[in-house]
Amino acid sequence: MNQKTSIPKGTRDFGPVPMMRRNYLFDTIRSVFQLYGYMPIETPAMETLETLMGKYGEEGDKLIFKILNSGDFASGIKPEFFENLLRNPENSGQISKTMASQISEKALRYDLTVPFARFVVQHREEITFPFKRYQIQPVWRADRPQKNRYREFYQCDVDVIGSNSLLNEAELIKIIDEVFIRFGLNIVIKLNNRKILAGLAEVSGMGSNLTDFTVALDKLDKIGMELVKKEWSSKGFSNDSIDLIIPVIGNTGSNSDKLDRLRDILKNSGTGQKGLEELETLMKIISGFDLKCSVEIDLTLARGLNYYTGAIIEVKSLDVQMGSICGGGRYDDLTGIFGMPGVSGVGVSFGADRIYDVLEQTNGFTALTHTGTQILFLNFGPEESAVCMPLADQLRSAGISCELYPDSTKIKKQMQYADQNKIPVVIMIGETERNASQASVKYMSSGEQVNIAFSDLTNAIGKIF
RNA sequence: GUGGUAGUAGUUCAGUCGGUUAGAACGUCGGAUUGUGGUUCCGAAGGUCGGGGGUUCGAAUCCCCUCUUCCACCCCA
Repeated sequence: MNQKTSIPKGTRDFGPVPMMRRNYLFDTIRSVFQLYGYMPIETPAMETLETLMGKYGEEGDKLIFKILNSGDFASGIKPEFFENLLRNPENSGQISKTMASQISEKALRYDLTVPFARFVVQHREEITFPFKRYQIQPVWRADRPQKNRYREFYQCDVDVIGSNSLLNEAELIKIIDEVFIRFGLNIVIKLNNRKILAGLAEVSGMGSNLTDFTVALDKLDKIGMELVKKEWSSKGFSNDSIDLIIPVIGNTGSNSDKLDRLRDILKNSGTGQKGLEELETLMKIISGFDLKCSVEIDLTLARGLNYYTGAIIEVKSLDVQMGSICGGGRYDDLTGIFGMPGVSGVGVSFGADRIYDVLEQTNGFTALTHTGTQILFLNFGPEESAVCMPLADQLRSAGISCELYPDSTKIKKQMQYADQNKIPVVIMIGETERNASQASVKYMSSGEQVNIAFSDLTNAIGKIF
């Protein structure tokens, strides 16, 4: 009888309470973005397959949700695929990959950055640079879900594109500080610079393989120095070169200690020096800011995304043990892949779901007042409801949200409805009240009940809220 | 993609060595109380025991396959 219902793996329903909290979260973030002059954009849930493919590396391509072509998609498959598959079943992975492009030409967006790059290139004639935009939309990844990781989740991206100034990085740091002040959360902003990492790899002879270098380095926090060394060794880096940089990347000492050590080791690397210079300048700019949060240079900060070319930014919660809750950086040539080279951008992305979890664990939602119905009119029948409706309209005009119970069922049931929906005030207008032109007003928390003349109702109720 | 864990009512879970009609709590609905919520009492509904196959006189229980969940890895927000 009851059909078994479910939603796809890694997706979620949000009930009224979580939604109120999520809206608060998005509204807060959005209002800070707007305060700094960023403009909203939205892009479609789906992009053409070629826009997305190849932008996230081999692994990323596999995690893109592809949309099957409408209609008779099978007719697009060439016969040799079936023959090939029968002949080489062990090759099915490769065959599927090639076949995908014939039966699918669009896919769900994987992040907001690549669609943004596409947007900028496509609308370059209409955009005035530097272009400051924010975008709060869901993205989809065909990853295997696990704790705090979903197949559908929201990103809140804020970027400025078409400006090389480090003031942009500084402004983003300001925005991060402001957002988390509004949430009442304690955070630390961690900074690094991709050019410094490149410089370190260069002077230790690992320059040719920056990706492997940084992927391992990024795990330092998690797996420890010994395992990082081991991973480097397995990728072919020499012990000598490893030992050379170990003392520098260790997260000991103050920010200026770290900068001093870098100045020394990077003196023979042009790229490294450039990065160091950027980081020093940025630190100098933000030293003039009145930030609540601390800013810490973390040379192990690498972040997976390979398109970062300058600053790398990451935010960690100090209240709750959790991965990063916000992160980003500068990318010098993101639009280059769409044929518009030389446009630099910098941006960060707030992880809404993780911030939600942090706020939940720190009781950060308790300040959120109940924004549902404030007043419930009980329904005693058609004649009484007819009296209630204009009164309800008067209250609404005064900005008080109220509703009339739709059915004239038992009062007990209507009271239960008020109780369970946490409606603080119930107004009863039955035959007696109607004849006396007085409403019985009941305060649910105390149980207290008073009579108020219809003519005084809006005024009297207005004083409560 | 790899490894582990689990799957029984809407939810959280019992269910003995394979043995009669699969239970509880909470929730839902109804009643006690025809105009008064939270507490209490009574009652009811709700199950293809994730699905398929196998072993057996007999399977929620044992075996195989599959799906799903959660956790960890890879990667990432």
